[in-house]
Amino acid sequence: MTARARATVPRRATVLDVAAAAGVSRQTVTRAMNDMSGISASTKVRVLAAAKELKYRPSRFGRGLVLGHQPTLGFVLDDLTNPYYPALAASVVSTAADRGWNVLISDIAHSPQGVSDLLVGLAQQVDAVIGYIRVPGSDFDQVFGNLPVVALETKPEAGHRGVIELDFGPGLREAVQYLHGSGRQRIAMVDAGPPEVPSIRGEQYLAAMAELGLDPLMVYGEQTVDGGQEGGAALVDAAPDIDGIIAFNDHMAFGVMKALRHRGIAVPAQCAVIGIDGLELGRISTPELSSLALDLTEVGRLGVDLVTRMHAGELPASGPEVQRTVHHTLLHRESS
Amino acid sequence: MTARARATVPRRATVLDVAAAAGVSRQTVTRAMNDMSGISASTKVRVLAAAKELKYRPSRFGRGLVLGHQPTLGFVLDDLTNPYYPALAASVVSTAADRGWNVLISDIAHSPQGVSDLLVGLAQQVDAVIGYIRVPGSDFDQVFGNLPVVALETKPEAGHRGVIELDFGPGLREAVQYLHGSGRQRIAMVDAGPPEVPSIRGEQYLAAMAELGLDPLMVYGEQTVDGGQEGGAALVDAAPDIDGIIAFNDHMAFGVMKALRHRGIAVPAQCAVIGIDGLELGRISTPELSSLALDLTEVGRLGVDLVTRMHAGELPASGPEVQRTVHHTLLHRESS
DNA sequence: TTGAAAGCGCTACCAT
DNA sequence: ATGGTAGCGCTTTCAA
Repeated sequence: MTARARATVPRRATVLDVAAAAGVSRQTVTRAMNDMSGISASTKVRVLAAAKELKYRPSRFGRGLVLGHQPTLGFVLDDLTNPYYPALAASVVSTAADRGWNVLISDIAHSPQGVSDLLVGLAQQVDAVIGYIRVPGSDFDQVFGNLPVVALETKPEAGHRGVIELDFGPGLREAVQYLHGSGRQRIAMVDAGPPEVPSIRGEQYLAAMAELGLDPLMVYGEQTVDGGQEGGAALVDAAPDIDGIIAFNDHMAFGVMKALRHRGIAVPAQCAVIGIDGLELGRISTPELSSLALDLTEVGRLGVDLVTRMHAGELPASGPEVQRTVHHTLLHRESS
Repeated sequence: MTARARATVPRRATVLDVAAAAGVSRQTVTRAMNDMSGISASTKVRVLAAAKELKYRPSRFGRGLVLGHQPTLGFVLDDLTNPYYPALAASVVSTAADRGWNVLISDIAHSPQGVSDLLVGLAQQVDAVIGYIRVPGSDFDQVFGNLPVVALETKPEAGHRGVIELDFGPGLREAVQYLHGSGRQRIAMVDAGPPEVPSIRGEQYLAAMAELGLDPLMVYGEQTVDGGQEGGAALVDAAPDIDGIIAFNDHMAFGVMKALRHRGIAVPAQCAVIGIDGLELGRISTPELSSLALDLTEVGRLGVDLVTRMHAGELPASGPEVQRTVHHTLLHRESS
């Protein structure tokens, strides 16, 4: 647990307090609060008034204990502010709602405590967890107890339970092949992440280029529009004959297009640009952004289905039965 | 309650089951599960094994009942897919986390059940509610019981409890005055919402124009990029001398800029464009979008502060003490 | 190191 | 129409 102050809930009124105040028994209070039959209109009014007076709010724990509960799914994401995640969240939420589940979203970037504390706290509030969980498999028991967990990840890690592997290989290959097939000769990538080593997307780009016997060209940038813009500019400087650029994600691709525009290079006539993620957002720019799209609706549905059935005991807590792989598909819009 | 199937939780193992399986008492199970002292390593291992075997997951209700709980805030928004909401959610989540609260996000657009059912369900899961609540004040007791509620709304409604009023007046006035002051003569707006009647933003635009003695010009569009594009095109058709356009929101403003580009009208040289919302996203386009910005960080902080203190009893459940007003400020980027 | 009993706040059941 | 009792699953005394 974190040392962070948990809000101290002031001594709350309980059924008994209301009952005493209204001069009735606890059951009568229950009846009034829950619109049940077997209570006269007049006492109901009296009870409700007492409840309001005391600011009585039924404890959802006492209630959940006896009523059984609507299960809650924890969804862990990196940053709500990156449109990729809300797009996925929308699918997770709607699929979960269809199955009678609630969703509690945990935003790592905007949570003050450490990731580990965050997850431990989350695990205590929910019945299952799905999302971008980057915790060593060996720590799973410690953090999640016996909860069903589905991790969305680019590289399957040992010890994880449910897994949806986001395989960038086929998509990157398709993108490179498409660019090359449509006559592009100098195909580069703006990668993100620590500059020392290519990201997984970067690796796949490199592999695809090697397959075609093409010379790779890669620069690194911050994972922002500005980062993409700088990367794009660097690329043009390094190779003035550049005619195809793949960006780490859609945001960076927007930056790349900006850089090209500033240099007077026409997209896609002189240079094609392809993003990764396939967000709706890509339609905002002129030209509209082509992108390696993940079917986020499908990913959300798949993940919720998996974790939900793990919870129900229909699927094991781990193993090949709860591992899936998804990949990208090239979304042709205007920039390529 | 909705008729929607709630997930049936299969008879779950309890402490007693684990205790029986491991041949120990319930307290020993508790000790093992919670890493407490007073238990030998060997029995701990045995208990943990039994727990895993039975897929035992402690009930968060039983646990919450005795332990006291981390309070949870319900945040109601229209559509996660509209970047405005995640931007606000980020602030709500981080402020709430600072105060030791969890946040449960309810996305109206992606929830299959009706709004009313959604809110009733939410109210049973949380300790306070904040967000875009469009429920008649008279229904509040019915829906929310005695929960603290803070509604974000453009027009204060009678019977609401806490309120943060989003006042578009000052912002729209500032925008119109700025455009006029910088020599624009023909200032129009692309509004959204039902075409029969101006939206609140539309009304404020009209009022600001009237103040300056300017002729208003308003068209309606869907609340999307395409809607904005159609609106922009319609505006150019209606008034070829148009030199200033305000859009209902940033998304529509992007559409407007697209339309202008297609018509060969330079932004901002020939025609200025101003959006509403002030999203980071506005930096994606070329030129970057000027916008009437709401300080979403501030709104989130304010709202959480209010509702949190209402919960603690430091602030009344309703009345002027829990009403605030915020307004927009003109964010000058490149399109104006 | 382990276990028995009590009680958190609520509603279901059965009595009155 | 109303009230008494039991019990949901858990942890916290307290006793052995």
